[in-house]
Amino acid sequence: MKATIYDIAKEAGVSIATVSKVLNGKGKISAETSKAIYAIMERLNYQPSVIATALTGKKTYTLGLLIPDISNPFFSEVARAIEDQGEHLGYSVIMCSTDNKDEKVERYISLLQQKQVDGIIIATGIDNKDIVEQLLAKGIPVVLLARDMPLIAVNTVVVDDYVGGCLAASHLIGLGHRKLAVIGEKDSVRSSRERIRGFRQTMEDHGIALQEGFLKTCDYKVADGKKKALELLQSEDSPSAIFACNDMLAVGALQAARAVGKKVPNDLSIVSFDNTLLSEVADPPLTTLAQPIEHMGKLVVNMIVEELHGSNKVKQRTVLRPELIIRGSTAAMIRS
Amino acid sequence: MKATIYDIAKEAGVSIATVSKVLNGKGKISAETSKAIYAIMERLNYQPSVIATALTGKKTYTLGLLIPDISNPFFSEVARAIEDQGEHLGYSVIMCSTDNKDEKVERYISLLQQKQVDGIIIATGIDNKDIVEQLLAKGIPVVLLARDMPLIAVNTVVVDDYVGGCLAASHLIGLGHRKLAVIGEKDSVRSSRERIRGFRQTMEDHGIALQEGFLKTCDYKVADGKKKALELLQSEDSPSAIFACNDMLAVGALQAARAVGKKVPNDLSIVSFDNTLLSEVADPPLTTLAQPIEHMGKLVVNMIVEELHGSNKVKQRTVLRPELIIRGSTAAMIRS
DNA sequence: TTGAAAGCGCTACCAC
DNA sequence: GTGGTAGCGCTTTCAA
Repeated sequence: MKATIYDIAKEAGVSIATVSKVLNGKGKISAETSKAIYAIMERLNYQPSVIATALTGKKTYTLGLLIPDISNPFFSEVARAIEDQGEHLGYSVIMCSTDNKDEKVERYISLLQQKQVDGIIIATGIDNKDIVEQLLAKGIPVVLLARDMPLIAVNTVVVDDYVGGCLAASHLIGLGHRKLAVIGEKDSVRSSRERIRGFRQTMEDHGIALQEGFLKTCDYKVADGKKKALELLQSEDSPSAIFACNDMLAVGALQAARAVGKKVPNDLSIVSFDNTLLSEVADPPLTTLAQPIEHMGKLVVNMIVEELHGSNKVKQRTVLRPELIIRGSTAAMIRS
Repeated sequence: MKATIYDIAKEAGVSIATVSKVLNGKGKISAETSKAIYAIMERLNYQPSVIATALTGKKTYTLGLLIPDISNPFFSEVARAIEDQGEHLGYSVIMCSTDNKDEKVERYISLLQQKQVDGIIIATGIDNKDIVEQLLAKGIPVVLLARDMPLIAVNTVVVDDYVGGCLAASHLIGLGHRKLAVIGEKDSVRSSRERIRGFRQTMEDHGIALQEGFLKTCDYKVADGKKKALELLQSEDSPSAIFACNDMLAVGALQAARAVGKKVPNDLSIVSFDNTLLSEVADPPLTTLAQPIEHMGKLVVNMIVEELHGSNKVKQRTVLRPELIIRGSTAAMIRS
């Protein structure tokens, strides 16, 4: 069987209390005892049981990560960033793909509580704010990532979606485009809504109105984007540029353009959002608003860990600025 | 505080033993007591502590998943499949991205043991077989996924890489190609090696030799594939078809072709392996050997759970057949 | 059908 | 400096 603290104690001829102390660097222990105990632990290949430690009211060193779908590139990149920082600070992470279904969210949250995770990172859409509030009420550290609920006092890390939308519009307008269309996620997705709001506002600031019918919303997958882009491109009065609210939708738009024989970027410019692997891999590579994914991951686990340590009492909302990465999917409007 | 078994017992006027029994459906408990206790648990919103249960020598209902990198589409899709089946059977999964570094593998494995996970799914490259053998020796259920170590008695789920390579070659040869090149992962990656072996064998069966210099190996990323493909395409005697051992490499090859002005599939055919999101999203979409990812995920967690239950004593190695999905990256050789 | 009590491996408080 | 011991929340004999 695995060695326990008793085995170590017996072997060293001391009490388990002493072993526990050297293990945690607490109390006063003579250097010799300490050294001897370490040696024995090494020899017996002793590994303290996180389970037992946790039961004693301490931490499990485990975090829960709620995301819509780990197989979606944006979220798998986010997950990687979180995992890395978690590992760095000694935490492991349990992944929970919710498909944005409140029912799955609730199931997973209940599970995570039973497992006594030290904190929960929520990067999934949640319709029911009560879910988060209940967690908070129970004193379970929660951080929202890439989603926010301004009315709730909870730590949050988001990218400035509104500004992202503005930047997308500025870029396109700067290139001479006037007939701009938008493909976003359905209206319930706040981030998408904000991106669109920024986009539209900037258009208006330039005296351009977002045409009736040039705003399409749908689910977040490639196929959805393709379908909506097709609608846009097949109408007789079609846009010269499209702002797609994420990389998957943009790839869909790319496919649609190809399907109707339009060249990107010459016949059609596309601006995307996220800067996942997809935007590099697409042909042409996508001009996109980069979310600082790694930084977001770091921040979010730092926040949750600080909350665990009792520091950082005041709730904060960190807004990161997206950065426009210009690649090959946008070009100056050719005067006709 | 959270309700414990004591709270329930007190409230119901019974002992904790009784509560424990109804909780686990063990022993004989009168229907009434049982019903009453359920009611109270409901009312107090009682959730048994997995931690405490685990300490009593039971299971943690947690699995460890070792993969090279969760942000790699193939593995994020695998992870999703595993998560789903895990959830279905009541297990959560801790993700561990190892970057194929034995050092990280060891760190994670040690961590998983401290957390007393019920089993470990290994889908990452491991140079040191001892690591797996030690796990096995400790009686920790292990299943290998997409990697194998034939010499070790361990449950394994793999795709038939050799056959995949054969199918790729047959397809290309059937299209009239004779000058075939291969881009694979470095030789230490067994799956890639097997794919190449199958490919080469099939070529030879058709009386074609794999030309000197037409076999390139590298890391697994897009940039690596592009670089090697460029070398291939820029030599004066360049191949008419490339077999890339995974989707990322294939995308790299696609980029290289574009860079040198070759049209895929007319000037160059590309066959890929994996059938991840990338192969659908690429332009043209990739002809690829599909790994039955969902099925693999299901199988692998079923295997580990069966092992936990003590059934399934005999070790097995399940080999799944990859399926050729023909998309737009391959075309018949144009006679010149 | 139910309950008392002995652990599971570890921490923390209080003595010595 | 070191050790005794009471839990943490739950499972599991063994008795009643």
